[in-house]
Amino acid sequence: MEDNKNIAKTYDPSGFEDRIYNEWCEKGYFHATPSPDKKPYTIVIPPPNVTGQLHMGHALDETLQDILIRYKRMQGYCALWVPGTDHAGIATQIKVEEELRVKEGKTRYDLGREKFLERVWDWKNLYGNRIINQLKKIGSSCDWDRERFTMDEGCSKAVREVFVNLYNKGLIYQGSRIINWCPHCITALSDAEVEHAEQAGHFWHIKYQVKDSDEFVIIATTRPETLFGDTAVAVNPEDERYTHIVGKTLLLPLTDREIPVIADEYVDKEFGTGCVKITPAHDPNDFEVGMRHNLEQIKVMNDDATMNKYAGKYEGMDRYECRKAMLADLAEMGLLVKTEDHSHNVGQCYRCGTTVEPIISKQWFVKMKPLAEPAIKAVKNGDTKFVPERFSKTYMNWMENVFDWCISRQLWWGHRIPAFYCQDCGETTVSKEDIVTCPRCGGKVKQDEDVLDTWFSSALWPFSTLGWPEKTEDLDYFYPTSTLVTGYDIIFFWVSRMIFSALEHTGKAPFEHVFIHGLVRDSQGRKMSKSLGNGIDPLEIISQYGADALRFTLATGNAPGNDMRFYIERVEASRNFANKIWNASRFTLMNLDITENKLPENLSLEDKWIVSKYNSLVKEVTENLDKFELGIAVSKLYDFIWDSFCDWYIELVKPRLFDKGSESAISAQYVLTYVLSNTMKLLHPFMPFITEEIWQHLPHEGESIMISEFPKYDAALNFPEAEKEMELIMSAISAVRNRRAEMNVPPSKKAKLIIVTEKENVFKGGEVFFQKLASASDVEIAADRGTVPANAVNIVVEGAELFLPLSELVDKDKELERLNKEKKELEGEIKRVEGKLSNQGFVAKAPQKVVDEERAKGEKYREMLEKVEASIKAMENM
RNA sequence: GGGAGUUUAGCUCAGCUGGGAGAGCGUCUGCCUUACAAGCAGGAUGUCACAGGUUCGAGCCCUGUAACUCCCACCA
Repeated sequence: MEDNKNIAKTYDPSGFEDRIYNEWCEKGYFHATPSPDKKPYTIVIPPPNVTGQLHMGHALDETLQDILIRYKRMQGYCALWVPGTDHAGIATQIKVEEELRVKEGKTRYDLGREKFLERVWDWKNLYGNRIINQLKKIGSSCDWDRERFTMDEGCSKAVREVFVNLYNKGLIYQGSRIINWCPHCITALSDAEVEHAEQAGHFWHIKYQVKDSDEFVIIATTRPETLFGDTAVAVNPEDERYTHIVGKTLLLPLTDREIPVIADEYVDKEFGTGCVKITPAHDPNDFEVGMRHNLEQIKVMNDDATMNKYAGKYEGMDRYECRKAMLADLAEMGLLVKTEDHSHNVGQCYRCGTTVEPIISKQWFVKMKPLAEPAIKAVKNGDTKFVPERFSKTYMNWMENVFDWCISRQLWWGHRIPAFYCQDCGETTVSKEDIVTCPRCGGKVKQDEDVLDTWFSSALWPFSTLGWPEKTEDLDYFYPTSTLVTGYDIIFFWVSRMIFSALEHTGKAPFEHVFIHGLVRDSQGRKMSKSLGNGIDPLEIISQYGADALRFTLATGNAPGNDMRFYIERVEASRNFANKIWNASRFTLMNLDITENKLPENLSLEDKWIVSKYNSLVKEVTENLDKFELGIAVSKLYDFIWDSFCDWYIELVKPRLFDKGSESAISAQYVLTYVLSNTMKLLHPFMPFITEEIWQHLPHEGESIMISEFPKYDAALNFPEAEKEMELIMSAISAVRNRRAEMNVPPSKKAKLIIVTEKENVFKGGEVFFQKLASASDVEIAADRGTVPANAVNIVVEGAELFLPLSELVDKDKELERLNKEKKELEGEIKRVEGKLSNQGFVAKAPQKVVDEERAKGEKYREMLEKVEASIKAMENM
């Protein structure tokens, strides 16, 4: 280490953050080795997608995790933070396809599956590494030796194991059902991957003629183009308007098909015309109705949402083009009777925003009911606890109403579905290992072309990363994990699926706590997004202000689960705080002759005060970290460091320190060192770099602050009397400063200060502070007012009366005005206290402590009032 | 149609199990005081959304109202 006393004048994080991070890495502090005499504390990272780079939301997520991990590590836990990235099926594939299109004008089909996947792996290597480096910049203390990827060998093995197990239990099945289809991504989507948005649309009323009759029924639809897939019109069986036509046949317009009128409870008599066209292949409800009535399912669109042959002359048109054209035709034929405005919810692909098409399709599904049940129980009985608690409601709500999960995707990037179809006998074989021949007939097999939903593999993350399905030492020691830190936006996607997967495959809930945070928004409260261009790059902030400032900003002023606004002024404030710490440390180091870090034998009043305050801080920080109240913990640290330590303690001990070589100077150095270095430990989880840098310069034991012991509350360091006394002195000093400011006494002007008090000991102890901090050149402690000059300015504080003989500055009328104002205020206070105390209910029912406090206050105010009244009298007699 | 959240100083937000309203930024005044002007000292600013209720006592608990936000939901 360089010369201890010579650290830079201004905080410059770029000078040491990278160096320190590399040292930690090289020393292997991030690596966790299972140890029987330590308790494990495990976090698995929510793996960022390898689609691009980290945004502010990641920065928040990683910061919170790192705070917890560092805290637990310092507390002596075997703390493991498993890092990794997610292959992010659709998202990544879209990116690579986009790049391919822009750079080479090709599609994935031009390359073919194999070549295309090579490109995606190149992409993954490039961006995966970039993300890892960004994580490091933030200071994340992940165990890099255990870095994982959702498509690496181990995870792939886990995926296969799970798929086969679930299939064998009948919990994975293949079926033709209505799924959400994205015509742009050309793949099925799960319900969770569809976002609903209110859209202005229309309600078209179309006439269907009753066969062999002049009668018509009018159906109302928002999707006229699905008409070609209609296989019935349904009415409510109770609807008397239509009873007579149930069972009759209708002529389906624009086609030569005939469809029946059926009666089904599903139809709401009050809504629309009470007649519903039934299109089993394009609507989930109609699908159900179709099943009940044994209706044909006619799919009228291709995978890209163009119309197929069933649309007759409209074949080949896009669905919306077709809609326009057919409506025009219907209008011409007089079959379009009404067009109403109608706004309704439309599903959109969460990746590309394209309106999804509900469509019947053969896909793989996970049967959810049997899996959801234990997952509900695990949260109900507290095996997994959400923080804040309210999010368990969100979770329950979803879990209790969950539908089967569509897990197949018509993509290339992902885990290939391990199902093999025999070309000869048609047998489907699901297998952990790849097979080439049919186990039944020996014929040639072909693997399913589709891949699994990304979330299928992320659902296994807490245990697949620890070695499952192998029975590894890691799995045994670190699993179940301790805390999952993530945003509320992926509770359904991810958290819930990890919970039921873990319970099913490991028999244990995957984590004890789910610590939920909110979204990082821009300064106007909008979501940060590419399209708005309002995103702020965390790396940009780090290079400008340092990782510590960014982390501090993200950890401060935010309650769990709430969104936060991010703006640069907050980062500046954090940087200023870092600078404050830097300079307080610089000051301490400049005045240091000692080489040991311990408390001195004899503590002065202010020493006891700061040590006692520090001790309470330890308690508060620890308690709040244990409650996941990171924002509160860090603000306590801020207040202590800035207000107590810098603004008061350092100022108070300056006279001692400047008395070079004295015993008092040395003991002050010990206290400064002790309090500062331990405070750095408390702050280390939040601001790892600056705290390490400072701790290294201060006298210390051990190699690094990050593996030092987190401070513990120590009852022996509690000095309540000293705190009380210091508070009297501090408020007296503030009062003097205040009076001087009001009277416009130049700061350079020293004055005499006479303190009249019965508590001579207290104020005598603070005499030197009064001299220095209250700009007094001479302080006299007196037992009575005998020595006070007639026209001195008087200040009444608790326990004393202070006089400033600044006769030349005194304006008698003004002074009287001020004194009368004070008198009035005190009378008000006394009235309030007496009101309370004369209330029988209060005295009888309030806790004794509260009542005593009120009594004490009353006494204090009465005492002060007496003094103020005396001063008024004295002033008037002048 | 369900569910959740928010409403506190000009702005952004804290306020733990009910016991005299807080921070940062901004603003005003005075200071380049030998750690820090990214600073120091001092000041101003609040019917804690509204209305009831419980309580000796409510920003906090209960009921209702309003505004905003978000999530979930198969009304064609």
